[in-house]
Amino acid sequence: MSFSQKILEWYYIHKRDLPWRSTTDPYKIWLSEIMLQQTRVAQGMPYYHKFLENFPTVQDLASAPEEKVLKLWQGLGYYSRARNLHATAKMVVVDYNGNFPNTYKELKALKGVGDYTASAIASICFDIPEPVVDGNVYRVLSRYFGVDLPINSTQGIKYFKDLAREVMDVKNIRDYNQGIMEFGAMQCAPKSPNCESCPLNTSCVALKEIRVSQLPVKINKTKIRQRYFNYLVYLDKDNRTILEQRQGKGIWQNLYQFPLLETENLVGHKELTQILNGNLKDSTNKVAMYNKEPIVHKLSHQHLHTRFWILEMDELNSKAIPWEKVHNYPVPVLLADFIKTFKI
DNA sequence: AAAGCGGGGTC
DNA sequence: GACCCAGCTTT
Repeated sequence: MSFSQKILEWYYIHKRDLPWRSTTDPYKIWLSEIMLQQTRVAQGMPYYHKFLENFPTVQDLASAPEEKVLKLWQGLGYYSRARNLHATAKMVVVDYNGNFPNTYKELKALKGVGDYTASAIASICFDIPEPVVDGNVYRVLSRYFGVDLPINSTQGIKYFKDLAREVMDVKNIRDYNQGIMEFGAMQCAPKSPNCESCPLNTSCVALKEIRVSQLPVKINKTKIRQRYFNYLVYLDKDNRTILEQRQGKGIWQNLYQFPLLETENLVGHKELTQILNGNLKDSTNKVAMYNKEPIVHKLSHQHLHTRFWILEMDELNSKAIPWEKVHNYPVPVLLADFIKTFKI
């Protein structure tokens, strides 16, 4: 039996019943695929339901304010996905009259849709024989065929895409593509896969050569930047505070936060007030350190050593917002956790 | 080709 | 701690 037939047989027995598996609606498939980029099914699932409730159609999503999209996305990470999701919804409504394009090329031209996602939508929605290559597929193919080309090198990416195309089942691309991904997630797991019960264990090169734990090969060395954040939580006598929207290129683009003072190192009360002194308003009554032990918020390539400072004010300008409204704004998890625990 | 981009689960 | 997750975009 061929590789693809074994995958399909395994899939029909072991497939999970996931909500996006019972539809070929491009809107729902696209939504699920964007959400699941670099994200586990369990983490993305509640967001998928939440988005469909709030935005039943692509028109609903397109006509929503970006702030609402970001708020619903809050906690899922990689927020460019939410911004691109919104932009693509508008493009589909305006340029495609509300109907998603049905070719790989047009799909890939949509914002936030790369090679993987275009292939996934094309195959699942339109039965186009285009192989998907995600993290699961890299793992399955590299092990089964014993390929040690780095999966994140230019050569490796092309090699595995070509290999995936050779071994795919063009007659049943929908199930095959989802099957090989599911197989990678459930059976050919990253750590201690269950090779004993694997239907491919008689022909798997990595198993035969005892290289399962060494494949796939990945070259990466993301060095982590240490940053020191001081969030200035202003509070006036009416319990109003200041929130700003993050601008520019870095993390958390377009999300909201308290005014941020970033320093080169951890600073104490004295240094902070010295730095602030030039800008400190006369109406500042008290500056209090909220957390003595800095909170270390860990991102993929940054560790954010964070202190919150409470600045009691006589008055704030007219842009101040009541504390009860703070929870309406999209904020990073770091701030959401603080807001949750902080009692006025 | 390499870096930047979140947050959470698992071992 | 290290690694990974239905990757994409920018530099």
